Amino acid sequence: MNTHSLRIFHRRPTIVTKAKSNDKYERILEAAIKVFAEQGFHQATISQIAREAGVADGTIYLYFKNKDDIMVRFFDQRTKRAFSRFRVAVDRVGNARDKLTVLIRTHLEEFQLNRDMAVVYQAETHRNNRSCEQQIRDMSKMYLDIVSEIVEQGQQEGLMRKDLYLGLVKRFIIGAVDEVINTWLHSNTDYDLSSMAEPLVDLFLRGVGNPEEDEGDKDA
Amino acid sequence: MNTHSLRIFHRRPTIVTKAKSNDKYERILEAAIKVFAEQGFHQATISQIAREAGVADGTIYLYFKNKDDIMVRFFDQRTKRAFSRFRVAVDRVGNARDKLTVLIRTHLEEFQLNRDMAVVYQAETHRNNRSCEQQIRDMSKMYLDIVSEIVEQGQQEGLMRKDLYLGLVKRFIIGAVDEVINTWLHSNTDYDLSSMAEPLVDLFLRGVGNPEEDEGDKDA
Amino acid sequence: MNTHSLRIFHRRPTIVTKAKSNDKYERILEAAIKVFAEQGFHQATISQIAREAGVADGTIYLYFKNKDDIMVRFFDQRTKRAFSRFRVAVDRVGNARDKLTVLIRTHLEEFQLNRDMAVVYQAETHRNNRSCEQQIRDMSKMYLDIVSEIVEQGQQEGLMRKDLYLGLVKRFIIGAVDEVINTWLHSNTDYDLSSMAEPLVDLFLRGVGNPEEDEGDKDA
Amino acid sequence: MNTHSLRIFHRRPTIVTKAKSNDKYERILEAAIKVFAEQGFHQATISQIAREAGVADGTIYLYFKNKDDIMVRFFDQRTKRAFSRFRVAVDRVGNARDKLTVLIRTHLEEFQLNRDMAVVYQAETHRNNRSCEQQIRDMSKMYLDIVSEIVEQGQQEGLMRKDLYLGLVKRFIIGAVDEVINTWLHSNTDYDLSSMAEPLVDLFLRGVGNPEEDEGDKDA
DNA sequence: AATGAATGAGCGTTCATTCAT
DNA sequence: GATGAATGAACGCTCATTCAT
Repeated sequence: MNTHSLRIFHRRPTIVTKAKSNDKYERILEAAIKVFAEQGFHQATISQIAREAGVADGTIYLYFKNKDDIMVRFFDQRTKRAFSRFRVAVDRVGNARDKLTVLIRTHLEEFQLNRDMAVVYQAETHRNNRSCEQQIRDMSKMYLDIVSEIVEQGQQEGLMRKDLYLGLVKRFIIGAVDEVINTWLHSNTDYDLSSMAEPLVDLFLRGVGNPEEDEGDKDA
Repeated sequence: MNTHSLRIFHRRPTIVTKAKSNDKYERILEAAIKVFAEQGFHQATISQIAREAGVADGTIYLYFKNKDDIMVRFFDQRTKRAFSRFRVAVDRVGNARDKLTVLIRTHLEEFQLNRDMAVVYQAETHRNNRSCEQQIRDMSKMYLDIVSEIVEQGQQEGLMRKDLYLGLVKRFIIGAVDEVINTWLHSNTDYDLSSMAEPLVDLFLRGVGNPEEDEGDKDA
Repeated sequence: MNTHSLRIFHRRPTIVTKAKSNDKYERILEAAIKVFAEQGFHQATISQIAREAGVADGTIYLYFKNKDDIMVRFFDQRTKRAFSRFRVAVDRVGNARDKLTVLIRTHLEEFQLNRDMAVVYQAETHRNNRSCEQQIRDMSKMYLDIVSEIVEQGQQEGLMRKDLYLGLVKRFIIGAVDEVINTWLHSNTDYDLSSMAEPLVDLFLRGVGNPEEDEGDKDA
Repeated sequence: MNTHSLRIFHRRPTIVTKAKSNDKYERILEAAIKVFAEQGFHQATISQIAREAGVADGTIYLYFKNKDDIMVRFFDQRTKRAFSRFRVAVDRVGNARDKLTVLIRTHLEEFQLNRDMAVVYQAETHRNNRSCEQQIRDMSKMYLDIVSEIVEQGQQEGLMRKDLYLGLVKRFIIGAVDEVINTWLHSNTDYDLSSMAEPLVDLFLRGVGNPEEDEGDKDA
């Protein structure tokens, strides 16, 4: 799959399946993510990325159309790869609660493991970015679809309320997870991010409200 | 207050209370926010901002130290102004549930009313931004302090559970609100954002879980 | 004389003889020399000069055509004034040796007393400066004329050799004096410059050669 | 040696020994000196230099850190090269008089041959120039050391008087030479500069005084 | 006369991209 | 394929000069 998408960038349409070239492609992408994370997309220069990857500036243009394209490929491959792992992880467990827990734990683990990816992801998904717009939309959809499925299953299993506005629930969940990651990224202490999964799920399911309390005021 | 902070940008500190000069400062800031929202900070050029504000390029430097400084002032004044309105609104109502509802509704209203501000705010708070770091931290704290107070009051009033990890609850709430705003910003349809306040509060308090359900599995 | 030359700069040809305006003109010129000395002509800004003079930027243009013109007036008035003092001083003494000594001592004294003027003078006379070219030429001529007279008188008096190439002698003298001033300007210690007058005159008259020595080799 | 100093300007330190790159560095430096001579350092623009050198504006920054750096390299290489030639020339002859004559003739020849260098040198050594200060000081010292040696040797050989204040003698000599060059630079006629060497040495050694004259008045 | 806010031309510098080797 | 020197468009910023008040 990489090979396929790689091919279209070579000026001369040569099939490049050799491990060596693939390596260089990956090295550049890896380097780019690191530099983007450190400097931000605009501050990052092709020269920095090339130096980090151990290649010449010009070499980058053999594997990527231009600077924007590096970002596009990052979403196309790295984050998409991460998100498909969520799918796999969720499919491995049965009930809705476990699925939700696994989704969030995998999400946190994946982002904790790839801090640079996390930084870039957070920055790029929160600004108007013409070139990656579709990629981000696609990925967002992947994630939201999983959440939808879980919620629907949860409702069938009786775990979750029926009177939910699904669209809002999705944002409610992803937003909280994002913010937990964002806080972790901007914090100076390096606490364990994935341990937040269970407490978060608890909050999602039970809210902060006291169930003993008469909730009548809500409907009043 | 604006007049005060304006003064420091004049080469020689002259008291400028005339509406005219103040106007120009505000016009430039307004224009900058608009251009930042459309193009992103780095893509935006001083020329674009000047054109949008109807002034010469050089004029901007009579009111702002440099491009970064425009962003700093944006946070220092516009977003801080918005956030202090949250405080006022929250203080006007009595119980914790009302306070939470009012906080979130005001937040959504304010951002809905100032779409450009919202876009810039979202973008800048999610990237490593050396020059505004302190501003963002300050503002984040203002918001989180309000949430903390509400949660603590809610616990005393018996509205909220006692077994809450406050730090996480704050992120849980602000994250969801942020995501709701973010989705609104990136959506093409212009639905009413502030109407999301009550449903969100409901989710915060009750979660998505079904209270009928035996929650024993949670502790298992 | 100042009043006369001042007048031509006023846009509306009003006779300005009031001490007040004259003051302002002088204050600006004084300020400019100070700033030019500290920063160099190009690094100096009109704003700096205005601040130093305690006037508004625009006011400078009521008294000077433009930035270059300040330099022109500096030469026209300040250095010319200094050089005319040399003339007066020289005329006060009788024989060539005394005249030479007095010329050089006055020169050193004048420049020691007006360090800023000295700095600006040194810088501007050693670069191609289109706008002041004529001024510099005129002043150089004034100085060289005095030297010429002294040398000619010295030859008549038998103090000086007859076989001198006058053009070279002038450069020989002015060059050495200039260099002594230049070294003083660039040195960090603030030694007494005018005390160099007599030793210099001694060098000019006797050279560094040993008169005991058979000078035959020179003609060989 | 040039190659060595050249290297440090390349982003990644690559050994550039090819004549081509060296050429470009030299071409830019040459062009810069020409433009500096014509316009002065501040009036000169990078674009003019680039055009004169036949390269793009950006290319200059592959070889020089910034505009100031061009000036620094000019002193570091061109004038230092010239001054080291003085040393070589002086060392080739034996007695003090010959050494002095050779020093001054070489000096005049070198500056006559490199008029642009001479113009830039005169301008920059007579203004406060932060970036080149050390270079100028170093070079000045080189020159003054040679003069010192010659004078000391001259004293031992009996050519020169013993009662000399060496510090002043150095300024006396270098000042006169400088002024001769300066006059040549500003004159419109292109007379032979180096022919001034012998007459100057004669003035240095014998002064303008008439040795027949009773010098008693000097001490009186 | 005096002011100083406003102007906008102009410059140094950066950096994504190209292309000859 | 790989290189990296070369390019030149583009941008942030400065500052001499103007002019309405």
